[in-house]
Amino acid sequence: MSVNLKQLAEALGISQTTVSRALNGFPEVSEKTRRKVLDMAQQLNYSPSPHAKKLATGKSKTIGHVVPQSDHMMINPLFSDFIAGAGEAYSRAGYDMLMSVVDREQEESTYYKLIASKRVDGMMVHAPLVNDTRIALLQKLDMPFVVHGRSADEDNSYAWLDVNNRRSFQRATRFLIDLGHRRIALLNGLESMTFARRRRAGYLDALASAEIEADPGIMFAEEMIEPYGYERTRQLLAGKDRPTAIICSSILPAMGAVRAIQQTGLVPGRDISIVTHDDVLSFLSNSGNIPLFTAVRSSIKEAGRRCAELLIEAIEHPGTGPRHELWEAELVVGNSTGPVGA
Amino acid sequence: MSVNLKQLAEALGISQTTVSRALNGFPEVSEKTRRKVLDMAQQLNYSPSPHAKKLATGKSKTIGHVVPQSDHMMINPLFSDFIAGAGEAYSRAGYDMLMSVVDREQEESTYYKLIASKRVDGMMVHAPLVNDTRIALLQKLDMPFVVHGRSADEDNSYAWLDVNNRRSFQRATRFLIDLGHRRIALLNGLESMTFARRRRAGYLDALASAEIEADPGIMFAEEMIEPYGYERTRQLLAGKDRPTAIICSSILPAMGAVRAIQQTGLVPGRDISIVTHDDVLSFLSNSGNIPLFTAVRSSIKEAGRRCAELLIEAIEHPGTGPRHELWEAELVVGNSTGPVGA
DNA sequence: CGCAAAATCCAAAGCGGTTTGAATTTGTTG
DNA sequence: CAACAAATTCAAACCGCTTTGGATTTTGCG
Repeated sequence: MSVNLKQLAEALGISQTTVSRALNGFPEVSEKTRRKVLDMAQQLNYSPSPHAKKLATGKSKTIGHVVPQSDHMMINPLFSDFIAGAGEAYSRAGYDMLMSVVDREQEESTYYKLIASKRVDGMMVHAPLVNDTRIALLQKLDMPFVVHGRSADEDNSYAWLDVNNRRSFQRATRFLIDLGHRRIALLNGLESMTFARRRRAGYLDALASAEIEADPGIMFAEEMIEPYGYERTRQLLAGKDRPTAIICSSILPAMGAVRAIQQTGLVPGRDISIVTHDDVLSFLSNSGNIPLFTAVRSSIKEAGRRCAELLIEAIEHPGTGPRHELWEAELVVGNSTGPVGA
Repeated sequence: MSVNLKQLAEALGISQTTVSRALNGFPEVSEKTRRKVLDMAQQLNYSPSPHAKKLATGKSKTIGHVVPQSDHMMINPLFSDFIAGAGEAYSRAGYDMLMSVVDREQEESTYYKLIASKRVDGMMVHAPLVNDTRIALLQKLDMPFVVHGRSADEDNSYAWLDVNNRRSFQRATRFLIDLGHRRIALLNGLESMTFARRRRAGYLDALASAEIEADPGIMFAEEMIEPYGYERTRQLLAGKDRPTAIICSSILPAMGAVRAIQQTGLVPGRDISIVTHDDVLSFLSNSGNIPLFTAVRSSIKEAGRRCAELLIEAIEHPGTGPRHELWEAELVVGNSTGPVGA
């Protein structure tokens, strides 16, 4: 059904060396020979054994993703979209994606093993923490990697792609302030994640520049799931001095917030405004002519694709220093916001 | 930092053969020798090269998942939970997960290539179609695989794990009928998927046994995303002879339905009942003492874990015919249902 | 035509394991 | 204690590809 290199060489009456070189585009083989080799390879349905190739070259043409099990489920919905984007880029470039689901405690040792055993040529790092040990490890092991997000602001010693979370939350908050809101609640993600810290900073920036004092009583930082939005919003609505607007870190809690608001008989966008960050999750789609939510929007799938491209670039052309991309989120106005007290 | 087999053997003054056998638990090596080998291996931090091993054995200790890009986004949110479950089982058993994201058209050729190149020892098949060519291909190539779902009812020639979708929708519908509902809409998933067909059959079973005539005008089959639930519910509410209950194929359209209902000023569970299938998606969590939705519930993450176990079993102990598991979904009563006209 | 340089091509040695078939040790018996 | 079987161990071949260093052919040019 299928032949190996040796058989191909024999069929051609040529050495394996030359055949191998012809197939891999080396210059020291004549065009005539190359044509013959290519034709015969096609005819005999030759395809090289990846295992043998990996063993011989030490390259694996594989990218590793390690995703932590259990806590931080919050990654999941984002995760599938990111994977879809990255996976497509990998396929296009002829790379495989190796995914490892492990407990948090085994996370680092998994990185180590994947690299030591040469199973991967590069790693994708998700959701960096404030002081992320994975990054240090990867740098020490000299393994190409790209971080989706950033760890510390100042550190440009590695490749990353991030959304300008500070700016986008600053703009979102500013937008609400411009509509007259002055009491704005924050439903942030877990602040061990760097992006969540930046979002809070952006929120505080906007408040400060409008000379509004931040109230820790209406600022939360939890996992970005639907019930979080629901519970906290109920709580906010029940309290005295209720906020007139809420800014959410993800569309999931935003949906929870809407649920709570509607349950109270209020109307989102009229009685209370909501702005959310929107990762453009393919299964929740906040689009249409007038989208449900006013949002700062940046596609996580696109981010996945671009991260993959950057990583492959880094693998295949090392030496060109680490690349960085800071994306600006787009502010789209939907039905969930309106002037205060309208 | 790390040694290979040859160096290990030299350090021990023993042949590679014996070392290899000692490490792999062959019986023809004395316990004394084995101990020495194991100790030295530990000491020298030996770990075998997976590439070399794969080349020599032809086994890859890798499971392939191919996920189609673009259409059927509906797979995504389920997908991440399934992966989490399966991935954990793989890790535990020492298997790698290889994920390939490709266009629908390249799906089959991807299966073929993964198998021909021996990159995988087994494949996981998602979302079987009514007449699924992947199954035929895998059988022809004699590759172990497990299907999450089933294709045709009668066909037990391959391993699968499925939820008894027919029964669960029959029960869900019956539950509504028992509450007095007689006009029940169906928001099904795409009926090219076999599970969706079975759900419809269950729905029709229940209607028939209550002598209610099915109305195609209130039965839909689309991708299970939030906006689908919203749009169709709006449409249903706007029409004449509006249904008193809706049964949904996923919690996403169910959320859309709630949104539409609340927007009309109605109250879910009082004015209109909703039952949904609940895959127990980790980021949407329909739990709590009294869950939001009345649902037939079956964890997709657990399914992923179990599918992985079945697959590994099939790989490591071939010959024992294909296994099948048919899971019964659990009916949990939440706040989204009530007697008709209450 | 002669000869160095350039262009091709090749045999063989890895890469790091597993496994076959034979050799060596050890153990058991008569 | 010799003789033979069982238990261990080993040298070498093999998995399928890349790559080094050298051999062979072609080409260019005086």
